[in-house]
Amino acid sequence: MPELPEVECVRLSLSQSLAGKVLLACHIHHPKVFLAASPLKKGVFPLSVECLERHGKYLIMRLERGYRLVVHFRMTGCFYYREKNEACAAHTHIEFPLDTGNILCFRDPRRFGRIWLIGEKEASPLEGLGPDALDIPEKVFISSLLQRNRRIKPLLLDQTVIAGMGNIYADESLFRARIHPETQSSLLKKKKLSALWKHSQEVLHEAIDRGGSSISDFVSPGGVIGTYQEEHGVYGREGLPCSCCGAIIQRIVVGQRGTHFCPRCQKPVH
DNA sequence: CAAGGGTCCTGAATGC
DNA sequence: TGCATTCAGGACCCTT
Repeated sequence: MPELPEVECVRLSLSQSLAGKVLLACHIHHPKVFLAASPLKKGVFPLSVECLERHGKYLIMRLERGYRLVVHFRMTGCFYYREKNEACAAHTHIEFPLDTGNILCFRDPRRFGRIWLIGEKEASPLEGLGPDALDIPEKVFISSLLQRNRRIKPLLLDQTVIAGMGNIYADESLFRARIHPETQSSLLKKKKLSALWKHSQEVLHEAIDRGGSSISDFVSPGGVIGTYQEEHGVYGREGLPCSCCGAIIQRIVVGQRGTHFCPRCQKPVH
């Protein structure tokens, strides 16, 4: 499931292959997946791609004349390229023919993912997001978590507070910082939150370096498979011994999310 | 304000 | 074996 590191890997890959190319058109096979003001749905292509950015889990393609293509992969969305004479994969909902002759395709079996085409001064889904998880200063991180009193795990997943943290990396960051996922944020000492900030930076950077975690079929557009799942300390390791203390990793549900933690390393705070 | 539930959606895993 | 059921998860919405 693409979280910040996986989206960053896609961004790096597409920066190589797509920047400077031209989207000639947009073929929409499933209208729900593509959102744009109706005048934009016709007549705006071709559009050249200037650069690729990322904020949280959103990928942003900056296009000519101030247009942006904003992409959220949700659970199972991904891009791939196909040649004109190749059949498109199942669940391909949007296709962008390129000036290079091949076609950029967006596929998403669960159809949760979305692509927005946005004009220069139009509102985008990026509004309301908190600072990017890899860009947030330590002090801002600490103060925004202390401002509220919520359980730390759902708070980390709240994109209006910090953008980009998802289920895997929230669990991994909390494990490394030795914080129980249900701890009320206001009970956490600044020193603990400082450690959480530091470990979240480490975890996210390491995951990017390893090409992301390949879970739920995550594959970058070039077909590269991430290997960070091999480094997971707790996520997906229910019933296995903790790499740190040997206790059995538990899985509980917190805020409707499967949550993995070590009951010995991550003690509840009351 | 926090928390819990429902919704979207399909493939994989599980149950009988 | 084969069919039916359950579950996972990010964002969003509504209710408690």
